[in-house]
Amino acid sequence: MGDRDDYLTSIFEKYLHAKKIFKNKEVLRHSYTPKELPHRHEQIDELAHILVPVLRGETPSNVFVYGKTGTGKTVTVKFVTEELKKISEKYNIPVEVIYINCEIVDTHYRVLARIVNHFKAESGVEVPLVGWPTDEVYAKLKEVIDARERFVIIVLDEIDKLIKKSGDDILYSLTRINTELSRAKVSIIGISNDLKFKEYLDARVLSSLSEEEVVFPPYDANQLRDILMQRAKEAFYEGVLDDAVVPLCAALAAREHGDARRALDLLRVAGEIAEREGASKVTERHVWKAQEKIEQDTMEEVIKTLPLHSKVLLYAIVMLDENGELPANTGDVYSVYKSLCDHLDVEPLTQRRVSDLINELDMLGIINAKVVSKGRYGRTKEIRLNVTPYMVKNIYRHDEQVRSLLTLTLSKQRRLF
DNA sequence: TGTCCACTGGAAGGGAGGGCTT
DNA sequence: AAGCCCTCCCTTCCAGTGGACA
Repeated sequence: MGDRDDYLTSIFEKYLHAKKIFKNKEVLRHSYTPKELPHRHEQIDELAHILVPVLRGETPSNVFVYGKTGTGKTVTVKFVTEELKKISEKYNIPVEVIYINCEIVDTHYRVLARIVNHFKAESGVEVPLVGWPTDEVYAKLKEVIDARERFVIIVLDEIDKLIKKSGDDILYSLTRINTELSRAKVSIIGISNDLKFKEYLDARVLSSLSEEEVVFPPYDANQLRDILMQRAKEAFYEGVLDDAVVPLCAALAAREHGDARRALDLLRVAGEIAEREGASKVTERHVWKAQEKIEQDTMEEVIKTLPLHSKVLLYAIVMLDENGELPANTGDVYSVYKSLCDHLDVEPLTQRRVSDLINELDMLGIINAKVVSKGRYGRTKEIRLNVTPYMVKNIYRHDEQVRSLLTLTLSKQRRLF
């Protein structure tokens, strides 16, 4: 018994006595709203300026907020609306803020239902997840909102997702709702990271939604550094962060279109790696490791969710790579692909289609495909693998659909043809 | 200089699946 | 339930092409 106990004690003690790195990891999560938002004063001011009519009892304009991912749109809007709620209480003006993430709540019906249910405590009305006719939910919504005098601010985050999926009629009804209400006033804040989606909108909806626009430019490396510094102070114990760590995270994230989310991820993962190693300090080396891990994780996720034929195609390239036959051209890859399909008992796609799939894999960064002319020997793509065969195989090992490919070798496949 | 390879990538259209209306 | 439209994935067809080679 003693041996086992010793063992258990030691594995836990190793962690118990390891120096603690994180004081409060929550601070580094995307969902965390800090008390201060560095380098967003301008946007905060603009939003405050747009919303201030509320305090004078006037309806504020609708706002359209856009900027790339990780530029602080959501966090800033949440921050400003929260401040507005606080201050309006002081002035005794009732304000309701309803935040809806349209990536999750992604249909006309669900958005309306969500708004109605926001008031269920006071109205006693609850709309079920499915079942009611949409126009009935809309009627209920008007009734519930209009129950008393107040301002209702509806924040539609990732609004482009909603429009792409369900069209813009919901915006049409929401932007016109004020004409049908007698007591309450509604304003909409739409948040999007895709500027192009405005093209899909009906002109009337667009003009009404973007009465005001607030733009969030990407952060540069210096700004990211400030953001990280502020969070790092709360997230880590004093002295655990090497001086170079924050600037490096900032620089790496700045390279990726100034994404603060990425910067925070880097810092958090670097900390986690250091913690697991039992290191007493987070160093530059941990950041590089974190960068690698994040990149690998996203790549694995991409490969995991590839459609079947792309997976088979990728495996054809992996096999060629292991046989030292890369770069290969489209024809070579296609014939291996066909034999793999045969093995899986799947109808192969045409070469034309596979050519497009090759381009898709290239765009995803899984492979490199370059069009080259080999003169007398035609024009084709030169295809190279951009990930390790080991990684692909590891993923496929847990994939029912393609697992059986792992047992194959190129020479055996070739003999079959 | 022209030929010709091994494709590329555009165009058109088929058909399955989903959502909406009737 | 039926009809319709739209989108996505795919096939078929084909004109076009950069450059090694005769």
